Amino acid sequence: MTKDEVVAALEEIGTLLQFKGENDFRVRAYTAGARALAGFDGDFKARVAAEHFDDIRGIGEALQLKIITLATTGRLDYLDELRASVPPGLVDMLRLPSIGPKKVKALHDELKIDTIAQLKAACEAGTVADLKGFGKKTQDKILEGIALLDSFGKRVRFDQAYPLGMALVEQIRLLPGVEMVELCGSLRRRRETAKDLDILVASDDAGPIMDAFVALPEVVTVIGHGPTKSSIVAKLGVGTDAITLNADLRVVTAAQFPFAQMYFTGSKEHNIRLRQRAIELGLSLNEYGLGDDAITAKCKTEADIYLALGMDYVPPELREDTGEVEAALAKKLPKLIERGELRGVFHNHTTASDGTATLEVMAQKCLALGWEYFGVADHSQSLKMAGGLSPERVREQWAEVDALNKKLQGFRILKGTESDILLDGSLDYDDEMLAGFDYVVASVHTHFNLPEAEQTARVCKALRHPATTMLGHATGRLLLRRPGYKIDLDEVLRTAAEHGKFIEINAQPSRLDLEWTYVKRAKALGVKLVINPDAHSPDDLELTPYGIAVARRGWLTSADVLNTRGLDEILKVLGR
DNA sequence: GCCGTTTTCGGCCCGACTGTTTTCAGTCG
Repeated sequence: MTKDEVVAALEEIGTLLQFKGENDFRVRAYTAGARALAGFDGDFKARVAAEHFDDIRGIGEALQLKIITLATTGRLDYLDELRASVPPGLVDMLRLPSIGPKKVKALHDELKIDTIAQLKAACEAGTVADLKGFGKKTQDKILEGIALLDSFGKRVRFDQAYPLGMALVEQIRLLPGVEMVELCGSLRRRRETAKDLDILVASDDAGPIMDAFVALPEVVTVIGHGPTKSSIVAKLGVGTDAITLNADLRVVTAAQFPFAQMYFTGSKEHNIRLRQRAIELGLSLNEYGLGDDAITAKCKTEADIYLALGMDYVPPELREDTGEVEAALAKKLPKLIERGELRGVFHNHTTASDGTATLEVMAQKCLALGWEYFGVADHSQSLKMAGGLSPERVREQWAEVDALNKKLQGFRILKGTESDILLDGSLDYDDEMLAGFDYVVASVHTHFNLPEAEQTARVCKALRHPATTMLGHATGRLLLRRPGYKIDLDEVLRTAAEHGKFIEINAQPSRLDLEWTYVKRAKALGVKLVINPDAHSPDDLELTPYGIAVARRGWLTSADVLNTRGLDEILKVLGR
């Protein structure tokens, strides 16, 4: 099993144990262990071979053994037995809002309900309302939840969730009595996808704000409406998609705001570590303050709170409990790359292949963005569907580039290609033509279903080719739509390190591939990354902030990213 | 099941809200 599959298996054990009436702390140990393993940025295969995981916080002897068994044999008796003893429909029911493991267990034990379909029938018959601990309202809520199952409770891409969140925030900002408002939660941490929206307001009069919030035009359903916290389901058209998300609003005082901001930004795991740190210092931390009133009053910003805990400020993107707490205590957090530090991009398309704009229009857009170079990397000859360039058309494009470069003073178009990695791992032009490019982005576009070992060998072979500069979209995943192809990324990253090749962070919000956990791993191995928009239009050139967010989540500084370099240095690196 | 500058047992982050209760359990984040 891959690391991700082992993580999923541990999570599943945690979920299944809840139905067994198992001790909550034991359940949490599995969830926490899964999370710890997910955040582990070392060489998983080497650890499996060495049978050593229990140095990772949250993983002890028992989980270590289960991880090794899962990784080496692909299965685990303990998990199989759990699966056999819990009807699969029970796990499905957890997706319903306000339904948790205890209620599911009660439904199963008392009414023999094993599936959502049976639950729906029982609610309609009215038998659920008679159950101890349930009632008419709970029964109605379950029915409503079942009706909304298809559109609600699913994760949404960042670029789709953010506009919905900001639409709500901008309306709240205009309400009387609102001193501050911020979108917190996973969106503030810049996770690739979001499950809900967390909006925080500072005000002395929460009531009217609550009332206005649950009446906003985007509201589909009101889930909760309390004095300082309300929950809704909100819906907004974003592009051609209708985006539906749960949104929570919390109102605190201005003095509480930084504490609440920290709390609602999360992650939950990061918060737990901060609270434990506070306890070590003899203090207690919650969303309203730290220790006594005097200490609380001194903290005007999140940075002040971290300082009071003896830590450096931790940027939201790093708050995942993957080592940032230790680094902040040791004052060893990296200075993360910022938006605006990019000085050009390498992976872009024009009308020559499947782009919508000409070379000149794309270059002018880069110039307008303040960049020093534009790398054109149209598709290569074998990708006929996307208008891949024959050798003759490559030479025509080179002539066009030369002409434009004479015209565009102080700016440079770089001659690149997005060469397909062919089935046997070779590149898509002969060596003579490859040598004529300023750089080569090598990418997989075909044969996604190869076995992992073959896919890995194929990509590593392409990386070893002397003409290859960088690897494009490393796994080919499409967020929430298509998993990446099976590949041993550790091996790919090691090969890149060994041969001095760059790995792309694809800034398309539907890709964001290389995933941030592997970005961190790449950095640890000494691999440099490149943030590319994979632009097919001038507007796409403005997608780079999504890639910057991934880079920041992967702990990258500007020195870790190739395209923070100016043109002169780039030409040196490329040997031109 | 994990963990340890009160360490091998006895804790484990903590508060808001809802619905079903009559003082609180379950869910959620």
